[in-house]
Amino acid sequence: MTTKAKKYDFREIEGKWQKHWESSGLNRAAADPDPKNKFYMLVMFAYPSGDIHMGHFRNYIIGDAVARQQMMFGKSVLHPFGWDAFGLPAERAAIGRGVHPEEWTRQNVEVSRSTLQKAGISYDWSREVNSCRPDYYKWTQWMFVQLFKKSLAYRKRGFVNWCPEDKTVLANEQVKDGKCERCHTPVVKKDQEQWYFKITDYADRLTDDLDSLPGWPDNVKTMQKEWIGRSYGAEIDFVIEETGEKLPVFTTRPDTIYGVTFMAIAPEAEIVQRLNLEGEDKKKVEEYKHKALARNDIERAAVTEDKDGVFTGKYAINPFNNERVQLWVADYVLAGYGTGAVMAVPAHDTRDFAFAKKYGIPIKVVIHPDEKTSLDPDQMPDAYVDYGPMVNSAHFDGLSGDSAIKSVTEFASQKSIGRSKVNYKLRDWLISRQRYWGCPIPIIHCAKCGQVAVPESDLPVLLPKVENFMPKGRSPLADVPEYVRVKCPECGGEAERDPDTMDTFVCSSWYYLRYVDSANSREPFGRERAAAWMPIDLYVGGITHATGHLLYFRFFQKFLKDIGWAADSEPATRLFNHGMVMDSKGEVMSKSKGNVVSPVALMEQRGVDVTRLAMFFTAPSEKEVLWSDESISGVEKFAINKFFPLASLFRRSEPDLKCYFKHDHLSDFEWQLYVKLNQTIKRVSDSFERLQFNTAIAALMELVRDYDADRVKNDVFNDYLILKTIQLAAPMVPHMAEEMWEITGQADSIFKSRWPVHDPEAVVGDTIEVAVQVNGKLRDSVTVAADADQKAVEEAAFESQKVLKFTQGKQIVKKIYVRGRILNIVAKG
RNA sequence: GCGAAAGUGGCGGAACUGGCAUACGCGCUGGAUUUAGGAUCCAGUGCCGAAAGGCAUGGGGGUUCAAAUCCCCCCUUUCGCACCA
Repeated sequence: MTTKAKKYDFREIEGKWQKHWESSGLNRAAADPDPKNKFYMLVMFAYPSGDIHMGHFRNYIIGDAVARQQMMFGKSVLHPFGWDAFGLPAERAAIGRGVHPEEWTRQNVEVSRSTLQKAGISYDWSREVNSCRPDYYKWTQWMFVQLFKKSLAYRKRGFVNWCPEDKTVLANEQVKDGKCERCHTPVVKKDQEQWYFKITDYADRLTDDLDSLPGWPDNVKTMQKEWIGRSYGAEIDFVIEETGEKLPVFTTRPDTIYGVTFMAIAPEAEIVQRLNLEGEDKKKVEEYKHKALARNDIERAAVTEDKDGVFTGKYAINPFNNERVQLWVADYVLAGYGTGAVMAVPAHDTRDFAFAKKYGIPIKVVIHPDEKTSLDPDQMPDAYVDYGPMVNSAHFDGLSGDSAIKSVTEFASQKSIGRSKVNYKLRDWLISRQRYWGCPIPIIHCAKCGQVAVPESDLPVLLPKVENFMPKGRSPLADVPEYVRVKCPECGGEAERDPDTMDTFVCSSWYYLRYVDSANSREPFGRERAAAWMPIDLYVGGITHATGHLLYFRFFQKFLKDIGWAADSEPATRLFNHGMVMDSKGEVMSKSKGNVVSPVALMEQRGVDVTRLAMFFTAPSEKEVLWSDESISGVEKFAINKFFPLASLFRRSEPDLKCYFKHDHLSDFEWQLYVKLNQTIKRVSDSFERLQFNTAIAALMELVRDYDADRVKNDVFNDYLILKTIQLAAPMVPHMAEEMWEITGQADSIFKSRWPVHDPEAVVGDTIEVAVQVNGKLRDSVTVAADADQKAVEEAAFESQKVLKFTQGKQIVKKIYVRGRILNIVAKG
């Protein structure tokens, strides 16, 4: 070849095409797409904490490759981006450096946006949203008001998770291992009144609808199911002996009701106040309660075996047999689950067993492992927790398992001493925060009218600009009189604004709907537009949001459906969790460790496309990556020395990319190459479907390796092959591909061209190699015609000396032929 | 403790429903070329063995004509839940 390959000047090429895409509106999504031919590609809302790092970069190029391929499928693509801009880090930075959170956030957004633009990600920036701007949070407040109107936003007093470092309350989902998810400070319990969203009303749907999401990974679905924690059982009304007050308890094992030997109540449970405790008992219980509350969740969870508690001196009556049992307060009972009290059956529950042993409480066996085996309470090393026939249980004796549970429950409801009951681990979502940098809660507290929602015409409630937002345990807004003091919208009297702001997860629970109509000033979004674009076809993000954001946003979608704003019950049909990017030693990148690798320097030194390709090639998208710049060298050589020069080998014929070649129009070498091309189209397409870009690149490397311009005489085929190869790589290396596409004289953007479809007649060559095994061991392989039947393969096999060596003198027992792959000869003797 | 996922060359990783294990790349070895190169090109590269052949997908059993893939036990790693009655 004498043609001199055009030099690859990535700086020039990247700038040129980014400008071109911008001016031609390539990434601009249609206002009203055809719902049957749309693709909504979404990456998770980004917190602008500084510039983006390798982890973000990986996330966004995955989304970009998919979005660009979808363009090439001819779809209307929506691929938006925006900022989850409220939140603590902005406040921390502000406190630390004396910059206002708004300014700090604005600067970070600028920097990150320009990095993303530099990386050539195909976002439709005209739809960019920012949750800390009034034109966005107006509608977050609107969402709150809709929930409030349906009584799904409400205030409640109770023990809440309090982070002493951040000086704010947290939702259950934001406490990990008893620590604040953000700052890792152990949380403590505080008794406070806070705002909640009633997500528990949706617990059943949030669980059941997971089964309608085949495109979601099983681990996420399992985590959500466990988090919601639905369990079926019965509620049985015990009675406090002295006061006669009913004390219902939830149990999944009503079949052990006759084995109850004590009751245990959580220290925080309200009913403790109503036990009429006096003297020594009252003192002991108060002391214990203080001790329990002082322990944080980690300590409480750590005492797995050593359970403690105090006897209240009071008794409860088991409604099934009128037995009197001791009433204890114990902190192994959780206040927030069920009724905060449990019926303790030491013989059949490990925790109750440990507790009973410690305090010498009787153990009564009411379940036997089977008819023939009986248990001796004094000899039991631990509780027997499996099902078995009931004993010592009056007329229920002999029943076991599900039928026992059913009979006991039915009996309870007939006698009005209990009922069947479903319980959940999921708690309502605590959304109020005592922090400045968040979306104000649009509620006015009026002495006369109570909680009054700010009228929609008065939204947004603007976050006032204040100088001092140091957290001190109550909202900084509470100290801004001109903000707090307000007239009641209903009676016109003096009233006060709610000083709290919302959890930022509220902002990120509906942002995907704002994108469909981000400039709408009259509504949060147009319903028809939402109906046309929704659901999200692919949602890409980290696994960290499995039980937080991904639960909240499903909840919002369902709520919006219920009030007529959304058409689907689920927001996203497919979810993909990409792996994390760690440093080369396997440590999580973090600012405090100072090991954050930025893609910026790499993109500047080696080019955007090479950096993207290196990230794609290093591992499949779902796996974690230990990033090292050395990963680049292989793909860089491929991209610059092998792939890019293909454009210069173009011969200016005008191949019809919609056509397939026939065997007799090509030489043997060309036909082989044509088969390879079609195999590659198939492999790359399959790899894209699974988001396994590493194998897509490997396939392209093989194709380019096998291509030999000197041996391709047919110009049209030569050009056909080159164009298709460029197309296959385009979503991964968009600038390079676009440049090559132009060098070959194509008029329009490559992303307006159609993604290659493999020729079904040409994925198998004329001849195939069939492996021949004798007794399961590979002995030889034979080359036969592609359409050869078993007989022909056998004939060929038995001509092989290597095969004969192992079959001669032996009896052929059977022959198994797997078409086109393998022949296994089973020989005996 | 419970639950889930994973474990393949020196390394990153291939192998879609059981059907030629180690594709592709890095690294390494040898060679070519170059004033030189951390550039480029060619060849080799799982282990044992001179070869024939044998052995290899964390370890041990099993199912099958055939197992990285399915089943059982164990080990390791990662993630999730951590008293949910």
